[in-house]
Amino acid sequence: MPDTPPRSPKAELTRQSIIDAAMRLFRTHGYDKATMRAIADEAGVSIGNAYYYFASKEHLIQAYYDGINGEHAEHSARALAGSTTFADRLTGVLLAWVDVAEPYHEFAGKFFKNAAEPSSPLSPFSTDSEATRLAAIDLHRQVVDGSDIKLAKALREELPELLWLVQMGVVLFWVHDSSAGQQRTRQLVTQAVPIIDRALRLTRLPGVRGLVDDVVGLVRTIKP
Amino acid sequence: MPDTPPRSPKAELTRQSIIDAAMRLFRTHGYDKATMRAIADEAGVSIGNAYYYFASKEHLIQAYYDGINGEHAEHSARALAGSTTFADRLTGVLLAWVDVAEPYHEFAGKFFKNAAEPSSPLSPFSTDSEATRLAAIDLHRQVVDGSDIKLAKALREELPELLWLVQMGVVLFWVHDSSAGQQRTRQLVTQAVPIIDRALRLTRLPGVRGLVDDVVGLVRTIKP
DNA sequence: ATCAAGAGTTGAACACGTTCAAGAATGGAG
DNA sequence: CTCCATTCTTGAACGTGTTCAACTCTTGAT
Repeated sequence: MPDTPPRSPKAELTRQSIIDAAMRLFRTHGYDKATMRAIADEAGVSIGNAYYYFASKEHLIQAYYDGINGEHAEHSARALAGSTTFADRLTGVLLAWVDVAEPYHEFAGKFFKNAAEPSSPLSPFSTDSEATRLAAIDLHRQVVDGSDIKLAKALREELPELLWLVQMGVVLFWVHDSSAGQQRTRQLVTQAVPIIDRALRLTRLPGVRGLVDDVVGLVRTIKP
Repeated sequence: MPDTPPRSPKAELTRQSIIDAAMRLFRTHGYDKATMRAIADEAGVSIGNAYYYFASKEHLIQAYYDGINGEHAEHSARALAGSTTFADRLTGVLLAWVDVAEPYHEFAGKFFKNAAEPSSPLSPFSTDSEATRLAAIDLHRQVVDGSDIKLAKALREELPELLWLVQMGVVLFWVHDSSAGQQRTRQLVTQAVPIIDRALRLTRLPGVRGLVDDVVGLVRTIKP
């Protein structure tokens, strides 16, 4: 019964040791060498046992992904505690992601390859990653709620999800970014956020308000 | 030597028969049942022979997809001849893509899985697909140039590339769209285009002009 | 203490995409 | 025609993710 939470503490330990083994192998030998056999071996369990805990290799990678997300939330908390300015908060959260994800950039492409397939559980839009997605959106809700920005109610409600889409865009850019330390992605964030900030403040302008309503309407129509 | 053009006419025939066999199996039995063995069998050749003509299964699929851009350009020409209204032209081109791509939707995910990997030559951002990308951007340049829309020079110059990004977004949505006939994607296009149209016309507003300059600046900074 | 019921574990086996050394067909030069 | 370099063809073999019937261990009620 894969992907069921383990019943006993010992099983939970085994589960974690498989994730740890996978992380170790990914970092030391790269994605291609980290086969299910190698991972199981490194964790000291059988292949079949690895599949007892994870329905597929992608599900195992997702558990690994979740770790990054948790780390991101932690790093973000610091940035969110430091300022009530919307732009600062958003920049902090986005750059925190780049920081946290940096060690994994090398094989991020392989992850991304799998994540791009709609049927893949790794897809950020899949139901399998709903929990992760909702957590990430909630992080952006904190960005908005803890800031001093003034917005129309409807826009404020949809903004966290839109910011999550922005983050997905940053990730897309990041995956393709081969500059040292992903410097260009950091530049993108620091340049784009002030623009987003200004654009959001413009939404209160008389001529723009109707447009914003339409955008919100579109988002609501199109959402799953 | 895979993916080299065949030398003899007979070989070219074999190559085409493999593509035909693959498409027959994809359509009748679905992507998963269309194994390389089954395809080779259907085409009356050996597995190794199939790999003589196509470096991988994905490359075989790519051969099927390769015609899409040309077909899209043809279908778009009709839409572009029909109107000088910017919104109509953009809608026409985007819907033409959905129309042309519809037969391929079923296994589009598998294709985009490859295209998503940054190192893959199939990636829309790779230098290998630069010609294809530039052609697609040029199509959007026609959308802009042939329309009656009035825009600042800098924005007008960057707009085709931005519209291409919009199209990539539509494609991303389309890949994940499981509605009948990709109806939701069509709805997205018809709803989003008027919003884009309005937003572009707002760029001439005094308070918005500086923001647009910054966006153009960002795009130019971040472009490869 | 017993013992079913279920949790946890095993590795051989399967089908897949892909590779490769070897052979067969082809066609132009002599 | 003969030769040989090149194109084309073959299928066994490899490593992969995944499955599954059979097994051992753990738990808790009796």
